[in-house]
Amino acid sequence: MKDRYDFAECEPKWQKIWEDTGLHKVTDSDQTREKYYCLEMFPYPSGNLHMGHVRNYSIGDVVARFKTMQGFNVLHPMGWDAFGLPAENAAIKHGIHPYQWTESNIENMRMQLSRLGFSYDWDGQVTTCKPDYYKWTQWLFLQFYKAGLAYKKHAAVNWCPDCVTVLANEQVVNGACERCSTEVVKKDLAQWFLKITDYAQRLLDDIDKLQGWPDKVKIMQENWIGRSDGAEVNFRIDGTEETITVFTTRPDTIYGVTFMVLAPELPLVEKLTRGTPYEGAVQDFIRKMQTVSEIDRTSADTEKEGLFIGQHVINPMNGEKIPLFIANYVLMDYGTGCVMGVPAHDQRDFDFATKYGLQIRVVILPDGVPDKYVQLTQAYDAEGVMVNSGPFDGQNNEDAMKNITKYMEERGTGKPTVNFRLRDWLISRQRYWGAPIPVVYCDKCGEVAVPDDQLPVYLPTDVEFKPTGQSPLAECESFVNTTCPECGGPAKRETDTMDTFICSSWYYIRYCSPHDDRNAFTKSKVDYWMPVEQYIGGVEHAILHLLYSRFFTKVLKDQGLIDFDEPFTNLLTQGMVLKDGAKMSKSKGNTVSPEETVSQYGADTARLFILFAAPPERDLEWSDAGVEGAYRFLNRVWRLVYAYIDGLNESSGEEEITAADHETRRLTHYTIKKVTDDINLRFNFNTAISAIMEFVNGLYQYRDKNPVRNSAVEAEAVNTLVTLLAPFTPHIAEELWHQLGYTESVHKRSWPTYDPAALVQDEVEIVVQINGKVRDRMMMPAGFDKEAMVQYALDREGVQNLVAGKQVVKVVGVPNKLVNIVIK
RNA sequence: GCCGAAGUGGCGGAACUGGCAGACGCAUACGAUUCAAAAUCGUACGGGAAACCAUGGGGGUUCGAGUCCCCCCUUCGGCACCA
Repeated sequence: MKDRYDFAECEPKWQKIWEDTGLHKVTDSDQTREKYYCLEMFPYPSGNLHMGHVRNYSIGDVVARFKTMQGFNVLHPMGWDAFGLPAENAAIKHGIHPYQWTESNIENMRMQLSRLGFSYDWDGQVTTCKPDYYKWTQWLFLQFYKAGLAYKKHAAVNWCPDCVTVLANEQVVNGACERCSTEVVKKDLAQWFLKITDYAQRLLDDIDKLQGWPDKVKIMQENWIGRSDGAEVNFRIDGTEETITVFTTRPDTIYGVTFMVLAPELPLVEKLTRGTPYEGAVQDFIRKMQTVSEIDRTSADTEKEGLFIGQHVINPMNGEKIPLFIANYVLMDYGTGCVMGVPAHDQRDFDFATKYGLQIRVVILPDGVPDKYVQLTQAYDAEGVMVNSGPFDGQNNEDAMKNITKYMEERGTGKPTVNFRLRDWLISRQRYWGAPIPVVYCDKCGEVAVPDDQLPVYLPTDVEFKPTGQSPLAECESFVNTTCPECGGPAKRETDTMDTFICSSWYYIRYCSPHDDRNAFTKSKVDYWMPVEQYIGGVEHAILHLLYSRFFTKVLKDQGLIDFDEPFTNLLTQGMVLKDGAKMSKSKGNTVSPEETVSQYGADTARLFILFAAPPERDLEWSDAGVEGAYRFLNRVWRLVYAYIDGLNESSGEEEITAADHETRRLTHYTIKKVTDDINLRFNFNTAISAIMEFVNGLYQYRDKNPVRNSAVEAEAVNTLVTLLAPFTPHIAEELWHQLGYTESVHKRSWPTYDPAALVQDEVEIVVQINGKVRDRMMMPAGFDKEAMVQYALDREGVQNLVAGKQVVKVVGVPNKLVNIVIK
């Protein structure tokens, strides 16, 4: 025997054999077979795999291999999220075309993935930057367009000066670009949006359907969508017939309104002040606001600042004249951009009113506190009884909220409204390396969708890469100038490309029929494979990718293209891989290269360590010593199996079943149960692996202490061990399986089932406690009668001594577990 | 500020329904093997001389609490002037 597992020889050997024999080929010819779609988030082809990928894909591979062995028809695909900025930046910096850069990165990463032995069917690989994919991305865009869910509008949008492009709301983190952390500025541009807000309510409601998602992610989505219930109220502008509508969640406080505030950027502000003495000051204020960064502007700590603009509005409830302000703390894009100021019951309004000496009028009092004694030092935002509120005085404010809204609705001055924090999804990007938006502009016909038979709108290859803030496409004459599909006249193409999150919002559907060149997907295949049973990826996509994908799915359902409305039944968000307590990153210099680890210890060792070191949802601390440990364990398995093979004809006796044989069989079946449950029920790969380790330790003891062993028991144990290891460490398991004399792949085996009868123990240890402290132990037949067990414990000599002279107050017996004697 | 998760040996972690806290692994020490080393195998390994004390801290429920309840602290993640 070889005394060491030669991974350098075995791993490539088996990878080749699996590839040649098509072990991981997906077939969907027999759709009566129960399917299991196991999906991991596809990577951006940066050029190198990092440990986060290894973790993500190792987890997925265990699930895929396990489900396959359990008899499911498993779809386990892989592909590339291949559009995006780094490729274009490389083009600018090194003069290499994004396509080439991306292609060679894909090639390298695919090789790295292959070396890890993941069970992908590479024939189904999907690459989003290829025309056979982005053609359908464009086609899907047009489905949105035709349904009125894609539109172009002029808006103040988030602009990242470093990436020289606009960003979606979801891509702005604390006022900075999600990619490069550069501070985001506002820019006025005409941009394409998808109407995700039309789906806000359904995206919110259907969170309830996501039983298999972590609560954390569901809560994050819920907060992001941010539904709030309230009312719209119309205030007439004094001296005109025009009204200003505000959104409020507290219509019960309307009698407490003493001022009104508009967001400075509202066009209405300019209109109201034009030609008035206030115009200059207002313009100055607006300009000043524009110089303040988004972060400072929206921070809760920023001091409130505002300006009276010379106009008043009329409170529709009591006809009062209310001064109109603009202020930094009112946001342009939430609600209507207007806020009714109720300083007594809103802290922000309170701060503002205090600073500018505005009236503070209490309209809600905590029960039993008379009006005249109230001296507010801060806003009162809790419940109470209405005062100073005309006909609503004396009502509980909760009731008044409904009654006032109803009253306004009857008089046409307001109505109940729901408002969402979610904004429409800005999908235009002023960059080259993305899917072109398939729209042309014709002088005669206006905005025209590119017809299906003219798709794809190819990305031209002969473009100049300069970070100008305009898409390189805009300077590519041959691309821009085209003919109008409607009238045949000269027309110009849209030069913005799509946000790459569009590409990744439907790739999981493309995987079901990756070669379909007539449709975005083959309906029958999607019907079979979707939805995804298990999705695995990092929690950083909790909002962006996962929300967008849910949105896409719902739109496709509404268009009658698919029959399900949630794409991912179960979601596992894996933790980060840390080194020295921090996330691995080049800038911190604490990275560990998967390539080096694989060269040094092999793929099986790398996978085993990463699965063993922590449960999947938690962060994982990298440890080189831990990797050594995993390597040692695999060699320990290797030697154990070889010792068995070498001794096959020597010391195995057939005749008797000894206690040790019996115990070994019990351990074998216990391990099957434990590993199966840990994978299936809880994804606790770490405890599954430790159970296998205990199994190995037990088998070593069995050998060491029993020169004569039952051959059937030993054979079952060894075969089981190798089979249980197969999903975790596929190469060594395959090698050992063949060394054991089998010719078919271990990965084609059925997952073992345990014999419940084998788990039954004849004798169990009973702990005897006195006042909850362990004082004695005794062996008893399993299932022994409770009363008899308690009596037996009380009769024990050691127990008698401890109890002597004390009063036994109570005795608790738990069959097969313990006896607790309470004494005084 | 609001929402969420987590705090267990020197370290990573285990304890599934309230029932022997620290499984499994790492590190460390000692021993065996060896001319020697590596590798391997074995033993020990929370603190304390002991009674006992120990799961972030303090209360509580219970015969019994890492696990359930209340209060507090710390760390990490998300949101953050959202009207």
